[in-house]
Amino acid sequence: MDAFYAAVEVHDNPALRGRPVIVGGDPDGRGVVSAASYEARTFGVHSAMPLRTAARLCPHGVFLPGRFERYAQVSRQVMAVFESYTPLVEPISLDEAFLDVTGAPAGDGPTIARLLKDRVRDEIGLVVSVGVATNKLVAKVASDLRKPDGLVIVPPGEEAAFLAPLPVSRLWGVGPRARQALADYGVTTIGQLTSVPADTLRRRFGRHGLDLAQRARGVDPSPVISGHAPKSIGHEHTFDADVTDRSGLQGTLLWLAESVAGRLRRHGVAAGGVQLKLRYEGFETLTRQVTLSQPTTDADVLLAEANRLLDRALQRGRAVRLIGITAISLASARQLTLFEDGQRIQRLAEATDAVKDRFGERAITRARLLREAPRRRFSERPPDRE
DNA sequence: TCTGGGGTCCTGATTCAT
DNA sequence: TCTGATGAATCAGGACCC
Repeated sequence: MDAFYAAVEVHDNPALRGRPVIVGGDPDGRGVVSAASYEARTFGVHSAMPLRTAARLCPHGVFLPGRFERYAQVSRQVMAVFESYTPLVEPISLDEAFLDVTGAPAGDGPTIARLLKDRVRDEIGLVVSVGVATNKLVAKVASDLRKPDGLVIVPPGEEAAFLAPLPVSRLWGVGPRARQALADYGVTTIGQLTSVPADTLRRRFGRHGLDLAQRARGVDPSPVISGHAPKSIGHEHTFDADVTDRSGLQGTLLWLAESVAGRLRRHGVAAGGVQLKLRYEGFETLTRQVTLSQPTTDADVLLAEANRLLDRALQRGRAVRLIGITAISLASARQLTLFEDGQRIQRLAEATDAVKDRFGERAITRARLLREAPRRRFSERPPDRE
C-alpha cells in the first residue's frame, strides 16, 4: 500500500486530500514519522525522520497522531481482497503482503495484479503498488520501484538483469551498515555485487553474506508462508523527558506489563521468558532477560520479573529515555493449559492424600461418588479422554 | 539534529551438561 | 577426582525490516 497510514487518513477525511499529511504525532515531541503523504514528501519528509525535523521542513503539514486500530481494520479488508485470489498470503506488515498465485484460477501473475489493483481502488478507495516475479525478493524490489500506483512485471529469466543496475540498498537485508561496507569495496550496484566472490562475502558478512550473493543474482528460494505465529510480543515507551528516579519507571512498567499480558492472552500464547529493555540518555541501549520456570500470561508475574531485571540493569544516577518489556520464547496457550491441568491434578492428589490421612480411605470413595454422580447422569458427551 | 514502536534473525560469549 | 572436549541453551547486542 502506498503511504498507507496517511492514505487511510485522507480516505477518512477527504478535506485532507492534496495536503501534506504526516502521521506520527506531536511535531514538538520525540517521535518519528510513521507515514508521509506524497505531498509531504515533496518537502523532503519521509518515514523514520524525527518529527521535529519534519516540522521544520514542512511547517504547514497536517500532523496526525495515528489510529492504529483503524489501520488494522482497513488492512484486514485489503488482505481479504488478496485472499480471494489465493490462500497463500504472507503479510509482512499492515500494509504489505506476498501472494503466491501459482496456478490460481483467476489467471497469471500480471492478470491478478491488475485485478487486485482495481479492486482495492474501487472497493476500499486506496492505491496499491504491485510487483510480479518468480520469487519474493524480486517481486518486492519490483513493487517498490514505481510507487505510487505502480505495476512492475519481471518476466522469468530476467531477474538478474532487472536487479543489476539498481543500488545495493534496494536488496532486502542491505541497510546503512552493509551499504557502507560494500561501498568500501567499491560496490554500489547489485550488478557489481555479483562480481564479488561468494566466499569473500561470507568472510565479511557471515551467513548473511551467502544470502547476499544469492540475492544479488535474483535467487530467493524462500516460500510464501501464510499464518505466521508471533515469536515475541512486546511494548516499549519513550518518555517525553528522561526519567531519573526509579519510582518514575515503576508506573510505566506496570502498564507495559499489563498490555503485554493482555495481548498474550488475545493471541492465545504464553511467555516462556521476559526481556527488559532500557535506553539511557545518549541512546545507549541494553537488554536483560530471564527464562521463566513455567510459561505465563499473568501481568503480575511479568511485572515481578521485569522489576528484578530492572534491579540488574539500572545504573544509579543515569537518566532513562526508554523502557520496554517483551515476552519471549512464546509457547501456545494449549501447552500452558496442559501445564495448569497438571498442576491442578497434582493439587487434587495432595488434597486427596491429606483427606485420606485425616478421615481414612472410605471418605475418599464417598467424595468421589458424590463428585462423579451428577456428571454421569447429565453429561451430554463422553468424558474427555485426555 | 535527533533518532518510535512493532518485530525477526544472526553472532559471539558464556554457561551447563555429558 | 580432576581435566578437557564437545555441543546445546541461554544471554546480550546489533543489523535490519515496515
